[in-house]
Amino acid sequence: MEYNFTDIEKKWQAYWEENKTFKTRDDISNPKKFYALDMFPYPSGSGLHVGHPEGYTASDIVSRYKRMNGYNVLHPMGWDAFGLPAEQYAIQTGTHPSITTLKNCDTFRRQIKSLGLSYDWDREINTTDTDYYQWTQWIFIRLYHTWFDKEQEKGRPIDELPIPDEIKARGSHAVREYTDAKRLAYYDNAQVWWCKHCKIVCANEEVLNDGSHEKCGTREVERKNLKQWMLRIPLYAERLLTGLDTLSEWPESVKDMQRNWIGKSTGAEVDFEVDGLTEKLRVYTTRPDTLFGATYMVIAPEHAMLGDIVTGEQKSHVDAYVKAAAMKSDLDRTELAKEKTGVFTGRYAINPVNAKRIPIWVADYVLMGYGTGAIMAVPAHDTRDFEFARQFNLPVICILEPKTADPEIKQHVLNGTACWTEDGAYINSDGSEGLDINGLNKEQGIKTTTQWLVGKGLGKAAVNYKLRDWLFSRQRYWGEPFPVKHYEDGSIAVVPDHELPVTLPELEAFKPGDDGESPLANASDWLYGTDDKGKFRRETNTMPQWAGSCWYYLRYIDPRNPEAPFDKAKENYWMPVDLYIGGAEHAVLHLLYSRFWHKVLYDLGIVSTDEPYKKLFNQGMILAFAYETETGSKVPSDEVEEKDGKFFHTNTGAELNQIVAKMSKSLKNVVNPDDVTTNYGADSLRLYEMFMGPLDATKPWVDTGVKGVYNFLCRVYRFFADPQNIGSEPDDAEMMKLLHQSIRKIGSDIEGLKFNTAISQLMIVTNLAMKKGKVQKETAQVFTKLLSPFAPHLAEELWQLYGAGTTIAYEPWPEVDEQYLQEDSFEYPVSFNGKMRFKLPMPIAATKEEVEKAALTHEKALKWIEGHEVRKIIVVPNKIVNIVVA
RNA sequence: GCCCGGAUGGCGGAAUCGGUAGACGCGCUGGACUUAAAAUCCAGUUGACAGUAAUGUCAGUGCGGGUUCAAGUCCCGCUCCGGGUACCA
Repeated sequence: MEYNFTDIEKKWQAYWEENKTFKTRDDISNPKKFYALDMFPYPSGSGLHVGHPEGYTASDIVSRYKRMNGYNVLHPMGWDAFGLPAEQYAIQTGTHPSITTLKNCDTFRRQIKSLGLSYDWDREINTTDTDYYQWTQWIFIRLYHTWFDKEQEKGRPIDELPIPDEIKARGSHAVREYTDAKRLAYYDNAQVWWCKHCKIVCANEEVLNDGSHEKCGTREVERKNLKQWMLRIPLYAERLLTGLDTLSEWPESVKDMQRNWIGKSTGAEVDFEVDGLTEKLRVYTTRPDTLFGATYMVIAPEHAMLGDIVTGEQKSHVDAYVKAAAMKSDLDRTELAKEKTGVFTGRYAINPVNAKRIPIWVADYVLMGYGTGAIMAVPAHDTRDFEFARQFNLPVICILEPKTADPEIKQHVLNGTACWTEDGAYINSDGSEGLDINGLNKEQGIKTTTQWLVGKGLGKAAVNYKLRDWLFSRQRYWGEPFPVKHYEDGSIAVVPDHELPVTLPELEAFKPGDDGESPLANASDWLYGTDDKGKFRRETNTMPQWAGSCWYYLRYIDPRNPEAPFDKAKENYWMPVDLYIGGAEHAVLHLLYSRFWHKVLYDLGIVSTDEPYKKLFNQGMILAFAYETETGSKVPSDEVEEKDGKFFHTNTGAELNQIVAKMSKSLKNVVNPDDVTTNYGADSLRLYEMFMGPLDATKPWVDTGVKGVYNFLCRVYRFFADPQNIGSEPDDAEMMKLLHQSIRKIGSDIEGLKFNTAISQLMIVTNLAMKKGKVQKETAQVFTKLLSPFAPHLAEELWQLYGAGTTIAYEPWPEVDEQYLQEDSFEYPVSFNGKMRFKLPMPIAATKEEVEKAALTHEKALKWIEGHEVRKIIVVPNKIVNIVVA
């Protein structure tokens, strides 16, 4: 009766494949549908790591559970296969990325199939397939042909864009310029991050805080100006923000991160007169209430008005400063954050609330890309301005008496020697121009001042977002080509739908050009052509890896459709995704980009839901134990030995500390799922990954833990596969009660993605069954069903032993029979002053008074009552008794 | 700095609403089986103290306060760890 997992797992994987057990039918007549989606992987050369099966197993368990509950389940898998590593490999070895990709996908597919996941493999997709990416291009064309109507708060076809008469009057060129400026996708010069090492433009988010490139790790990243495709995602900022409020089944943390990323702020734009100029200087501030405390102004080095503002005697200083700032990357600017820099421009602005002259400075702590690129500085109530004022000895005027109990802090703030950004009551806040907010609090002050500014025509309420235009092109070969032609007259056109796909040409040289152009520039046959508009050159940029993953969940719905990205009726049936599981590293970018595309498609009537993912869940990272010396240097795991629970270096004998760290080759603590499958089986791997702890927790891999669940499966097999243990005698009340409790608990645990406790419940059932020595067949069958989402191979095997001729995958989930759960008595824990002292069995229907009396007269109660006064007795029916004694 | 999340036995972790802290698993200890070992099965396992023992007492969920009949759970103030973000006015 040995548990031969190798044979069992092979047998059932072959069965599922041959019988297409998990093929999904588009059975639109079944209103119960469930779309369970995993974040599809990038098939890297190193194969699957143990982090992948974690999320996949979780969604698989839910999928299997839903099938058994009568749901039509869509559970697909595919490959996010465009990307840098395959191209790097091609540059090094000459192997075409498509070959590498194919090979890696084969490895991933083999590994994933060996885990017994219930995917419908007929729906497998690959972002690098022409059949797939032609629809990525198709969506890009839709973005290009869409503008955002701010009044209706939605994207609309570009041919519905109203053109103002004065633009029309200026001719077709002006109309074209006007239109292009409204498109969601546009082509323009952009300052971009350029990695000299990879010869690639990187997105902002690919450049890490320390100035290194996320992909290659080098610090050879610099600024460069290049023609780029950009997407106007900020137009959807408000929709993306308010949409989050509707996503009640998303983790709050992810929503918070997206909110921070979008970075909405409300405030006011205020126009300042500039001494000696007619043009006004407009600033954005969230604190118009602090105008009385504005002691200077700052404009960004790139500000358009700087040339007019700077005066003769300051020109050389300012020019030098601007030049130096231009040389600096954003990174250098932030690296020097501690030391603020800036130069006086020589000119003054007039504060609109009190007509005071205040100096205008130029400093790079003000960014051109946000707000108006100019600020009014209120050092008393803004920490950055305070630092700057200290640096350059500018006046600090406190205009808000802090609401604090600390007299020392208060005095510092009033003296201008400390900064206060919280609430308080205004002082010194009345001026020659008629505004007086003295005594008000912050909220009232902001409101009153804004109203005053609006009334005087000096300003208006304004909203800003941190979210910037999305740089949407890469100078790379292995990505989706843009469906774009550049004509000799400099005009641009997207290709008509019937010319799709624009296929990626075969290439032999993959090296990017030094000047930043993509290797596609070498594909001369592909590059040039002529159509009815004349000679053209194709766009050589390709799309970033985000593109394919922005909409893949839609293609799974109808993956082989040659006519459209998907069939509308099918989309209407399957969307939204009911459960989306993946890593927290995609909390912002992938999910925000994908939501953005989805909203555009929704506005255009292409999809039926405003949001794509109903429930989102981030599985936690799986870490591993690692070892370090006293001084903190890491020791590879194969140089560590354990003695009596302590760890020692095999070479030096020094005692080491066990820590938890990311798996890495250098630490030699990488766990390969293939090894686990070979040694313990896929069911053990699945079970262990789910048993380790809560799905969303970061947790370390413990080898002996795998053995633990493996032992459990051995016990299950030894007991439940042995006909001697399976009888026809009815089981006793204890067994039946536990069984039905377990049906309830495991069901609700699966719904709540709490697989660790569900598995422990399966263990409890097994333990009791073994203790009883024998169970009736019906009980064994129920147990097998409960086990089947978690360890499907073993469950199928048992199911067959019990005489079924078919798969367990669509057997109905067992129902809870309340009759077995009913209790006639409850064992009260009796506490004295909150400490449990003894147990008191009472009938379930006993009244409070009866319980109270029984508790007080219990022989064990005497000991606690004697010599004390009983002050109070709390009886919570069928829960607890607490007796308070003095 | 700011925004999130976390801290429970030797270890991974349980504990819907505030109501018996430590489920389940690992490890360890003892026992059965065995010539022996492995495997398996059974029992014990938060710590301290007392007792031959069943058992009992006290302490106990990162630290310090508080609310409550009752706090791992709620409130206030910290410490440490993890994630995100960083001159966004």
